[in-house]
Amino acid sequence: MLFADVILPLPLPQLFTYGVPDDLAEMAECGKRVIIQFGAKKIYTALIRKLHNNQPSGYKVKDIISVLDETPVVNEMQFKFWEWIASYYLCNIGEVYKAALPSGLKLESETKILYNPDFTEYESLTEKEKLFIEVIEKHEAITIDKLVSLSGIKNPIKLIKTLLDKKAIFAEEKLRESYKPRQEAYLRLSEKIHNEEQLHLTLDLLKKAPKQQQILTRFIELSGCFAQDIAREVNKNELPPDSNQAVNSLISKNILEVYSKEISRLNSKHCEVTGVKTLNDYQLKAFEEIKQHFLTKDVVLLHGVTSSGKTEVYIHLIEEELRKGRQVLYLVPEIALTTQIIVRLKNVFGNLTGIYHSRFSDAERVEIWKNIASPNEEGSCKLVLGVRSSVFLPFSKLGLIIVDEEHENTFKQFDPAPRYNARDSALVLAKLHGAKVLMGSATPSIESYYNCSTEKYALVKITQRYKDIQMPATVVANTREAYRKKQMKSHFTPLLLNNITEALKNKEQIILFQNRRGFSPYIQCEDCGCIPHCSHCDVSLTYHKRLNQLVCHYCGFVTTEVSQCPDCGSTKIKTMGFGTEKIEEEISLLYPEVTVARLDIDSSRSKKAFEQIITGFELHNIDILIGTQMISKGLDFDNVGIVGIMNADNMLNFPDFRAFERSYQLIVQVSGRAGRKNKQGKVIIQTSDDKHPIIGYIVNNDFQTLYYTQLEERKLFRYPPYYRLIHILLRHKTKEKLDTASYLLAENLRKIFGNRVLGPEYPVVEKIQDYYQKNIILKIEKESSAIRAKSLIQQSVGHFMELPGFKNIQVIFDVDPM
DNA sequence: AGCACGCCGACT
DNA sequence: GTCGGCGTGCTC
Repeated sequence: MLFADVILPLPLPQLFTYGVPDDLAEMAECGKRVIIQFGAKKIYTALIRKLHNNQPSGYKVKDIISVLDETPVVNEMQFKFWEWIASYYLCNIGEVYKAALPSGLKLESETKILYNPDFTEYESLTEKEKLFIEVIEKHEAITIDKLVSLSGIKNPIKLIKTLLDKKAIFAEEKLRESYKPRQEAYLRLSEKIHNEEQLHLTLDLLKKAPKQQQILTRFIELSGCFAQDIAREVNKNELPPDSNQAVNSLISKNILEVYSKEISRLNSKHCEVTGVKTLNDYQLKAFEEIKQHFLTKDVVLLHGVTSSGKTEVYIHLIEEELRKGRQVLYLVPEIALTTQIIVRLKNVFGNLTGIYHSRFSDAERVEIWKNIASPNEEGSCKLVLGVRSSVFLPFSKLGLIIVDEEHENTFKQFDPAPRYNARDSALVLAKLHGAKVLMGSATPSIESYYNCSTEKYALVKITQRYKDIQMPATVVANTREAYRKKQMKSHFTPLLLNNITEALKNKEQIILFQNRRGFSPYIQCEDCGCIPHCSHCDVSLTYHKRLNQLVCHYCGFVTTEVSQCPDCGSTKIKTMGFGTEKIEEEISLLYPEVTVARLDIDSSRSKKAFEQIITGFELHNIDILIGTQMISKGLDFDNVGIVGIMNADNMLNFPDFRAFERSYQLIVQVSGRAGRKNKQGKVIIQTSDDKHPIIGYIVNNDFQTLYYTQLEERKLFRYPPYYRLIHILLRHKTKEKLDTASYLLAENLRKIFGNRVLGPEYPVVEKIQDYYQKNIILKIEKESSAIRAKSLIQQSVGHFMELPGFKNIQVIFDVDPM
């Protein structure tokens, strides 16, 4: 008897053993998908991990229902990769499976409710049941979710049960529709027309139907049959759009035949292949250095300043790798901002390029998957440009992985497990394939930079900009001093305002960066001092003036009660602090003749609105652009004289252990937008503390020192080999409980991590308090604060673990291969 | 994850 | 006395 250990798409730690019936034994193979029943009725698509002959004892095995694949969809290398992800990111293999396979390949059963037409005792039902039955009767088969939304009944399970008992309804498990290849209609001549003579005869017969005659002639032209050229297939869509009726008549007259053919959804358009561009001196130097390093090291970090032409260096490396017949994965943080890269890659590599991201339909993703799984076929993708999830594609012989904008946190998945970082996972994936990794960034992450300093990675630098545009000059404007001297005009220092005025005079554009949306981050009652907070998240509500709403930026809670204090009823409400909306208003007042636009999530909810603002700025129709960090990514402008950082303090004081690093990265990125062809751009950083060391490092572009000091801070949290304990959330109020919890926490952690956890008698409480003061550990005292903390962590670390048996302790890890 | 089983508070 | 809350445990 043959048994199969399968992976289920569920968060369960172990594999499950199913029996393989004799008639499926030949089909069964590791890496193929199977349909199985799990529990009383659920049906899932599982994945065979292992086949063996060991009869399990202690329980009765169920049999596999069917095998779905002809050939395995997952290879051994991928399984190894999944297993690494599961162990490193503390999740179950089933969760990795769920994340890795496109949903088109994972059918899942759904319970559908059907009405029993033979049911007669309708009158014996209660009102609630009658209502329920009516909804069910209207639909042939309805899902429970839909039933809830249509009937408005909150707890349907009980009702369904009683109705099932009364035999008024049936329940049925149905597999949801899965991937179907796209079929298109093609035409061919009927067999009775096998030579030219008969064709002419047929055409003559059609004299009375000129339209049909015309269509048939067109078809003959297109297909090239009876001509010297090689005959080709004709898609029905190639004929004129109004020809449908004529075609149908031709079919019914047995002249034409229709047949369907599977069509790939991947773009089959032929694009202009222009080949690689020649590299300039420093690009070439970087290119040669990278190749040299790859001889001895597996990972190279390319630190190239903004617009230094890194992409062209990548393209040359990709070209070489493809020529060796190996696959290349090009990871980008977000696909939306990479249209130029896609165009560039398609120009060089044509249809070898595949694109993979979540906005593709399921069917398209399945096709990319299948395409990559069979790399030897003609027209298959050898190069994939994709977002983080593309590390899961079924590569078989990767030669190179490029991780562009390596520092970006979008490489990390936060919400559903596996909470993996695609950049770090890519290193492991490369190791499995014996491939090289090139990471690129203008502002490398501290981890990667550190790995270069310890020579784990090699470092290659490009310090000049493409086309020799000068790096911008950075100056600091002290807001506190300007306030004291009463020189401030609303939130602008004289230095910034003078520069804006000057730039406007020179017909230059201006970018103002304020990393906070809305009008003001909080409002306050002038009588009682009350600040409205979100009842769910314990954070102050942000005032949005245009909508006249108070919005919670953590959970999205909205209220329109803005003019009256919720505590004392006073109407004297002050707006405090400032966001992009307020800057926009103030600038419009200061420069009424100037066109101002704002770019943040609120102003660009739709893709169209976003593009409108961007093109408006590119075409110089907008003079001043105010934005949040949205303006820092993927945009290239050519006429920006001034970049103003409105409130650097706001970033530096963000309660995140990566705040300094983030501030540096954001400021460098936004600054990169400054500069015109023959003129140096200028960056003005407004801060209340111009002696802040980090500001100093940023102004002098001394990121080495910045990173070094940050590293010293972070070393505290390094637990070899991999796990760094960053946050401990303790929701206990009393000291005794906190102590007990800390002790138990330590004991529990030791069970998982062994002696990597600090010693048994270690003063957890003191340590926590120490870290807490440094804003690195969050201590949670109120349940409502937990949501806020979660949100903060998601932005910084994003790796949670609930300790079994300890509901009020949550441990958050940051896992990175430092 | 789903689902069943089981044990205590607020309603006919 | 029941309905319904969610805590616990199991699924090959």
